[in-house]
Amino acid sequence: MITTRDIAEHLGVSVSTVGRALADDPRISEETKFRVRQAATEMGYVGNRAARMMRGASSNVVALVIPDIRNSFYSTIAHELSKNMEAEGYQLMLSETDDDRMVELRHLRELSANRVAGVIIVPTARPHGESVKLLRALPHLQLLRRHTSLGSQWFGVDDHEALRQATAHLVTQGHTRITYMGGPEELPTGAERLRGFRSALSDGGLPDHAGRAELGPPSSVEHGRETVRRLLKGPDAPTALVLGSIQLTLGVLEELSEQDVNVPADLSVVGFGDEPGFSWWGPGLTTIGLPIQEMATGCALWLMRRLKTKPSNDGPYTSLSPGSLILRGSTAPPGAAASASG
Amino acid sequence: MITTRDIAEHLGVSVSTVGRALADDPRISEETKFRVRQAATEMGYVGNRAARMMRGASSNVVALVIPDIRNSFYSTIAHELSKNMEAEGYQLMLSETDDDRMVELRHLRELSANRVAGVIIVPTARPHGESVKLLRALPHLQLLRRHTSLGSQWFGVDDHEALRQATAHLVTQGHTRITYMGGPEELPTGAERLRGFRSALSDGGLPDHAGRAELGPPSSVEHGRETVRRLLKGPDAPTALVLGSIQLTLGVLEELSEQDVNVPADLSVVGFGDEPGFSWWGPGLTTIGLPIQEMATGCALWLMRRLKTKPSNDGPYTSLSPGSLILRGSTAPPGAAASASG
DNA sequence: TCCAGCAGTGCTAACGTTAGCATAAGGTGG
DNA sequence: CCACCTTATGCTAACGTTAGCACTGCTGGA
Repeated sequence: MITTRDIAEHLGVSVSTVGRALADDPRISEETKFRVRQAATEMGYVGNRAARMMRGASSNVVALVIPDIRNSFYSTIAHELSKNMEAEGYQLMLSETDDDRMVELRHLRELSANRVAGVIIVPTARPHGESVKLLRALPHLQLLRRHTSLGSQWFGVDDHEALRQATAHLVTQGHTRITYMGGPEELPTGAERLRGFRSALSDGGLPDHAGRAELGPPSSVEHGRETVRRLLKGPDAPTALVLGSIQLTLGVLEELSEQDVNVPADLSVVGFGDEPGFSWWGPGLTTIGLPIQEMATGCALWLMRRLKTKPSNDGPYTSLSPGSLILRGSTAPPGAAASASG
Repeated sequence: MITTRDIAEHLGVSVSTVGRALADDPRISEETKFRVRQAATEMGYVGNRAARMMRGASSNVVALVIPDIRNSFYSTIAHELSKNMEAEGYQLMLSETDDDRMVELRHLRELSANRVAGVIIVPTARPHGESVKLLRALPHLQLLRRHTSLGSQWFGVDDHEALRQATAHLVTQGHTRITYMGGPEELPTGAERLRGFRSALSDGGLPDHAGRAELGPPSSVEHGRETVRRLLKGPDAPTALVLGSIQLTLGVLEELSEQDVNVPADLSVVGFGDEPGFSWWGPGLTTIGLPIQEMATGCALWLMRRLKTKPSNDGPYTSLSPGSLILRGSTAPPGAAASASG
């Protein structure tokens, strides 16, 4: 690897001169700068950021710590971050936790050792104590899920309101046997969504047993399939389904398609997220749309500013984006005549 | 930030001792090791990889350079790589090029400056000369697209055979007006897929004008919609469509759903890739399935081995994975009676 | 004539870690 | 009692870059 020293020896100048010429220092003559730059290009010099960092410069790497990049929420976020950061000269490091706190810890250890400039994290349900320590030592912000003990900045969507709205829509249509399928209460998002579901039920004056909650692994398509299969076979099958995760929605849609369930006549469905296939599924899937892209952009901008300016610790910041119900054809009053047509 | 020196001073030993204790050097007594490790944990010491790299250690970062992480091919690849590399202690850097060679160049410059251990790249159509130079100086391999002037290892799928097979299926059913929609010929994958399409036509004894090719931006959903809209309106609309990219397929499916085109009676469609919604689209989408996951795993393993062992430059290696046609309901002989049913 | 000031460049130390060599203490055999 | 080995640790240099300070000529004013 070519170093500034190689260039210096080649030109018969000192390393300082080379360093300054490359940094466009005004004290260096234009002629020298020209010769240095030319030599650098010819010799294929590429600066060594590790050495720079030793001299106190910060790295230009920001890490994104998420459960699984295949989830379109997260790939959208990664894309949005990457795009915004590239413009500022930052690179994106990707760490997948698979919702395993030990994997999350291992990643945070590596990221800390690599002295990343900042971290954007969707924390696991209950992060390891060391993870919390490591995060506290870094500029970071939380995304979607909020682990309160971190006490740091958070960007997320209004999960409570989104599920309340979706459930209220079904209650208004007269459903009295509604099942919510979502992630575990341990996850901040899971807890919020469940609360939103429950509060819509009580707002609608429905008794407790009107709503059932099926909680489980939120990122398992297969779990969605199995659960809905079980629900349909059960004695008091629901007339409406509200979903609390993309993967569960995908599983449910696959299963309902295969079993040729009559939606919305026999079952109303409100999905989560808005994937490409949702619009052409059966009668069109009514679903909870979330402004993931806007949220990711906001969070990228926030972090970029935070990294460029000094600490500026003006207390924890919270940005809550509202969701919106996208109405299509998969919901109708219970027992309505089959309305599906060519 | 705590350094080995801080620990050394705290314990009244030398930095060498601390360094060796943390590296589990057999020359250090167990008692000292214990004290050092305890102090390190208490003081929250995190090793500085930048400093290590200065001493010749290689980084533990591998970069993935792709057009767009939102494309499920690439997010699958990223996931597979991340998973395999995490097990070996490597971290994944994500660089999106948006198929822009200048963005690609900027990323490669940054990656080189950061001294990444290796690069896995899906090159743009015509990489910049400097990009080629930078790549040559790094352990790297190409994925999906093969830029031959790099002369390096390549992992990909048999695009030619995949399209040949898909097109042959339509030819066998008697179609004589088939349109292929895909990426530009500049892209290695685009050229291969087009060749596959053409060779199926000539194998089937069809005249040149039987097949039409609509080439354009492969990652634009909107372009897919527009193109199919135009084709359907045209004077000699095709009776069958073969697609050469996921995004185009998504656009086409959306448009055909909205326009209520009768598939396969009025139009047969063979998609590209196998997204969740493809199975429940209309009569079920017949599509070209590609073993992306297996390919990504193979390429992760190859790079891991390459990084752990010495150069081992036993010539360029090529791994070609076959695709397979997934038959569903979206293809039928032209003009067949509508067979779609509840 | 001499010194101040300036432009342009060189020297050196420092960042945190590691590896080679040196050192110190304690034990063993001759 | 000394040479020698072993065990445990210390000292120092080096990695590539940058910043502070020092230096060398040269110009211009006193």
